[in-house]
Amino acid sequence: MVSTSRTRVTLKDIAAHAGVSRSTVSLVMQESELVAGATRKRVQEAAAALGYVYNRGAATLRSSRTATVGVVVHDIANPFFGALMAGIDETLQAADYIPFLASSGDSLDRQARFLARMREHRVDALLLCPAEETPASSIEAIADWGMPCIEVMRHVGQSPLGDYVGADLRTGVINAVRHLVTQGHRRITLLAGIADHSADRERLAGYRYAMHEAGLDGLSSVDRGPLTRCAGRERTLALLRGATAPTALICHNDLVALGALLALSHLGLRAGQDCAVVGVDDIEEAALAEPALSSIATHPRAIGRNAAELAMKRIGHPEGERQRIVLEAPLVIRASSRISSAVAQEST
Amino acid sequence: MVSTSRTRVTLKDIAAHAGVSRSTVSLVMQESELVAGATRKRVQEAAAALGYVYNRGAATLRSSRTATVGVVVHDIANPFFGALMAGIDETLQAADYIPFLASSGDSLDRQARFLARMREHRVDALLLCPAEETPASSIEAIADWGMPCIEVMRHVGQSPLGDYVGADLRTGVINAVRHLVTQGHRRITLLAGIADHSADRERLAGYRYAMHEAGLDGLSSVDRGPLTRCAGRERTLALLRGATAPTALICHNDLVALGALLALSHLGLRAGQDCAVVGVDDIEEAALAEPALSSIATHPRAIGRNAAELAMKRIGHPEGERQRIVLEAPLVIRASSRISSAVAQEST
DNA sequence: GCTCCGTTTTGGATCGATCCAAAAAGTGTC
DNA sequence: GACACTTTTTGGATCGATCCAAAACGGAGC
Repeated sequence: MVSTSRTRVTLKDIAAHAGVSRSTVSLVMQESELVAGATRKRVQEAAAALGYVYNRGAATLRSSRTATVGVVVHDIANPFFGALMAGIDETLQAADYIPFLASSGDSLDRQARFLARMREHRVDALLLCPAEETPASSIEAIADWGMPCIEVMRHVGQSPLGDYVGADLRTGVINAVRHLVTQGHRRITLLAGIADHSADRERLAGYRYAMHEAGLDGLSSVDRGPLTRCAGRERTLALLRGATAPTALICHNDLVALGALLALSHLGLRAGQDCAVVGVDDIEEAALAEPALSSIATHPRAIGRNAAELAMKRIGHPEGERQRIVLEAPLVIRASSRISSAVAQEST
Repeated sequence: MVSTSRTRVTLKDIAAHAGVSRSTVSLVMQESELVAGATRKRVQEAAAALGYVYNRGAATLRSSRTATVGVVVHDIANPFFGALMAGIDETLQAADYIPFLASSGDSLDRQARFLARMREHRVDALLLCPAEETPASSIEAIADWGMPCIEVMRHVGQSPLGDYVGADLRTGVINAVRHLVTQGHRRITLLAGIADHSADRERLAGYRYAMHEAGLDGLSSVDRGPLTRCAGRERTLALLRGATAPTALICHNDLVALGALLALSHLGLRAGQDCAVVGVDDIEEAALAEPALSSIATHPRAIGRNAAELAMKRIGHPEGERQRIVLEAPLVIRASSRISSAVAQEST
């Protein structure tokens, strides 16, 4: 039963109704162990009877915990970040936290505005996929504010300054190169992005390491360009028409790789047979592409979960040691990188 | 220059520094026209000098405006909702509002918990894609709380109770049927979802209307099942192996339609030539599928923008007349539904 | 110099919770 | 029944802004 009174119900009203003090009601609302069972029950019933709504704003003013976090991604329309966000949301819901969300569109200005707003709202932590070109000073400033910040997927600077959760793309790419070399490939091109950020550098480092390991330094070739599906198609067409066409492609992400598959089919070539293609992310679409796309699985949902869990931990222990969680990014081999695609078994 | 003092800067500190009263500083923070230009400038400089951070929690306590809204979607990992959210975010950023986000996973319980939290946080408005089976009473309850609520894409009950923004799927499906009939199809099957919600009913209504119009009532056939890509593939295989196989499919969304394309290619059939396929949503992938997929374009980003704009308007005029914004959902015809796919021009 | 009137500025009360030190109630012992 | 000790409960101060009615200011007109 809910009160129909127009004036708002406060702790004071509940206190009067239950015959206790405001302080006691407050303790009940905070689920404190201090208050006796019978009293707790009486207060809860009074709250329900009056249709009480907890006022988090008022609580925040005094206690400075908000049970909210801020999440910044580059583009929530990108399925990768959708999945990441789903993982974050999942963990936060379990912990009774609520996320503010902003898409930065990789714009420093929008990112800065959102961060300022988060500070005004006094979020308990930030989960940040830093926009390109974010200076280290921004991350330091956030730390100065006393606000825990978890960098996700990308980090600024050569190595993460504070907490970080990402995928081991370096090892992933190394495995991809080794796999391709085993299949007899030597001309392996990396289709990278234009921007120079940590996630990009990691792929590159893995690529160079593995090519060197295989004695293929001389054949290393990195193609830089935009990272959309269309761009993937165009870039692949250009590469294959070149004088020294590659026989295998490692693409920055699955969208680019799917574009590459389109290019191959356009040229009447068969992916896997005529030119191997490996993507990154292992989005849902990869397994269902024709032919099925090999991909380095980054498990965005798991990364989101881990990042949110780390945030919860950091809120509890602000001064604890910083953590760097790097999740495995296993290579999922499918038809697009197998010479004998007749053997259609999937390896993980 | 930023103060290094450990204690937080408040309006009182700024007032002292600028030689005015708290009230005046408050007015400056609210960008009020009342305060004289020179004073405003002095206050702003003082605020900057002291490194002031506006405390929205405190402001909310008194004024009950929060500059936040709550957004509920079913599954943020679904690219459709990602795009929707991107549209919402875009509009909100322009208006200096910030969204809380939750994925309900179509669970009434999770939805209810999130809504309760939003009430505690006193968001200024809600953008809600109601979970399946949401009772009308929930929407009414939100209205009772005095919280503006915009239903997005789906609405509870036979027609929207309050503000609503969606796509005109009924007309979209009618156009699809007419298009298919023009191409000579008669056995046109609708691949629908299992749940009975407004967006589903609209598709069905359009389908029945158009089939009747074409004198094909007797051939109407609605297949109900899950809405994933895999399910789309399996359902299509089952249909085509049936005694009276359809020659055209209208799929609940593009994921199902892409599954249908996989099924056709698996059977060695050519989409467009042997069996026409039309999807709904026109996601990015549709245009790049092989063959390119015809689709009813729902423009999620535009819907998101409109919904957020309506929310902003409703916050300003809570008692204004309720609006129902239904955006056009034009049929985009591509190769997957054209008999003569040689003529590869795209119509919008 | 004084009144009138529009523009600026102000102090005190207020929003609704939490914090804290101290009071009250309850338990067990001798 | 007094004592020490633990478990519960309490009132007042407090967080940092906004609201509002009233005061101060400043220029025009007489």
